[in-house]
Amino acid sequence: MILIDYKDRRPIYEQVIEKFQQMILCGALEPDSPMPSVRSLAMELSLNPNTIQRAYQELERQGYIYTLKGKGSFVSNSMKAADHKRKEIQEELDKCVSNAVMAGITEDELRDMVEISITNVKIRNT
Amino acid sequence: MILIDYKDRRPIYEQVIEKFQQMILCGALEPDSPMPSVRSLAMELSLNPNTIQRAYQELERQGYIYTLKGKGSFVSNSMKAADHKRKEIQEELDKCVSNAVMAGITEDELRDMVEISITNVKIRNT
Amino acid sequence: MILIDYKDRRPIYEQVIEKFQQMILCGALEPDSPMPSVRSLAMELSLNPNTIQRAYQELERQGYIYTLKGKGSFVSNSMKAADHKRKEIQEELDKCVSNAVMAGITEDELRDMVEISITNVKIRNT
Amino acid sequence: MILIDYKDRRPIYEQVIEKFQQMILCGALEPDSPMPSVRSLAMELSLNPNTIQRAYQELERQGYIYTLKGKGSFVSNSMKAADHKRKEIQEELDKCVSNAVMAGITEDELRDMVEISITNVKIRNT
DNA sequence: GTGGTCTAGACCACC
DNA sequence: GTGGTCTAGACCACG
Repeated sequence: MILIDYKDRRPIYEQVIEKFQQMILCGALEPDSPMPSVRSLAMELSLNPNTIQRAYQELERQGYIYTLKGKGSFVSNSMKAADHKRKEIQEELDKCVSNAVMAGITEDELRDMVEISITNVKIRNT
Repeated sequence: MILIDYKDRRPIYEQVIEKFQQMILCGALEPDSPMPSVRSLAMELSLNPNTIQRAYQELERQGYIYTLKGKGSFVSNSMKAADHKRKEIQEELDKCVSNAVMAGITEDELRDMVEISITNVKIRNT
Repeated sequence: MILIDYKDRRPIYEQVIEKFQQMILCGALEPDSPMPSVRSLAMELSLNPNTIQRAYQELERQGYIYTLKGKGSFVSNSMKAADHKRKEIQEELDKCVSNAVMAGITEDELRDMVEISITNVKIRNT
Repeated sequence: MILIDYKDRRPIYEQVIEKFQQMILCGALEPDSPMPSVRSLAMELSLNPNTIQRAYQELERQGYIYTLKGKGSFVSNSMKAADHKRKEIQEELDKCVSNAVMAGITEDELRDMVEISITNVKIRNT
């Protein structure tokens, strides 16, 4: 279900967050369906429960899930999640573009590079 | 000349690296012109010389500068620097695009977002 | 396990790098087995942790080890390590041969000298 | 006559030494012919006289040149020079071979690599 | 516990 | 003066 890449330089809890963001946004996890419990998921992934806990906290803060005390965490159906991701990606793009411009790359070159990226990703997903 | 953002989560030496990459790539620093000495820059930025040293070492490894023992460091004129940055930015873009696709954003939406970023950057630089 | 030669003109961290390269390449350290922690090795060799840290960083960059944040460093099993060393030695050899030729040593004399070296090393390892 | 490679990581005085060793060993400089004066050579190469002085001292210690007080330095004709270089190269080779063996490279592989080096050098000198 | 970063201050080789 | 290395000791994020 979730694969942790230990060689990834990012902290593990961020990877967990990202995986759930993707699953929620693409509809693999339906709104109001229960998230796996912190302890069971920790067991399944051989991770420290603290790590999962931290990921869930952040997911809640970002609006992807909501928590009912004593019942567990559930997938949120609000638009908040999609909005959050969109903003996040726009910010990433802004940084990229900003870096590119400061490196002397022209707008058109940049657009070409974006097309290359799109192609790269398509190929990788084949 | 260079401003350190202590709130930035990235290490200081990376910020120093990035600033010099930009200055070198955009032509603000001419090829073969001397870089500030490790000690003087450390003093100017109120940083430890080791931190500057580390940044310079990485800049040399990436081909942005070269070092003459006992004389100082100098801006490299090789194409290596531009190549390096271009690859770096392409990788960043790949990640962005990949994230966007996995978040269910379509290609055309993505292209729109890129245009927004380009506009944002233009405005910010006005 | 590792002996530092303080009379060696090379920096200590390079000596540490070389020792581990040898141990990894000759199979004394198995893939995915844990490297000693930065602190413990520093203690054992009476060195500053920073020095070990630097050596490990370089070993990771060269593909000999990989690092899991908060868990430690581990021996890499990739071919990258062997490739890296092979290239390094070929470069060394090129320099030797180049020097020899420029010193007026003929090809056949050189081959004899190589045989002498091989014998020397064999004897020393007896 | 002599070209200094400022991007070479070795100290400049070593480069000067090496160049003179080559010129003396290959006969470009005849025995008992005068070496350029420290000051004139320093001027010619835009180097600090200290650097040249240091190189000459070392060349004398190694038997490549001899110095007559008040007269200057002269190329030595003794076999000492050739012997010195031969020993130097043999030591370099020993190190190479030792490294190779410790990296798990077999004798025959090593011989192949030597042949590659010889070919490389031949090509480079074409 | 781990590795990663940083500071303060020292010594060295080189020019 | 320069860069390169090293020590001592601190703080941080991560698991």
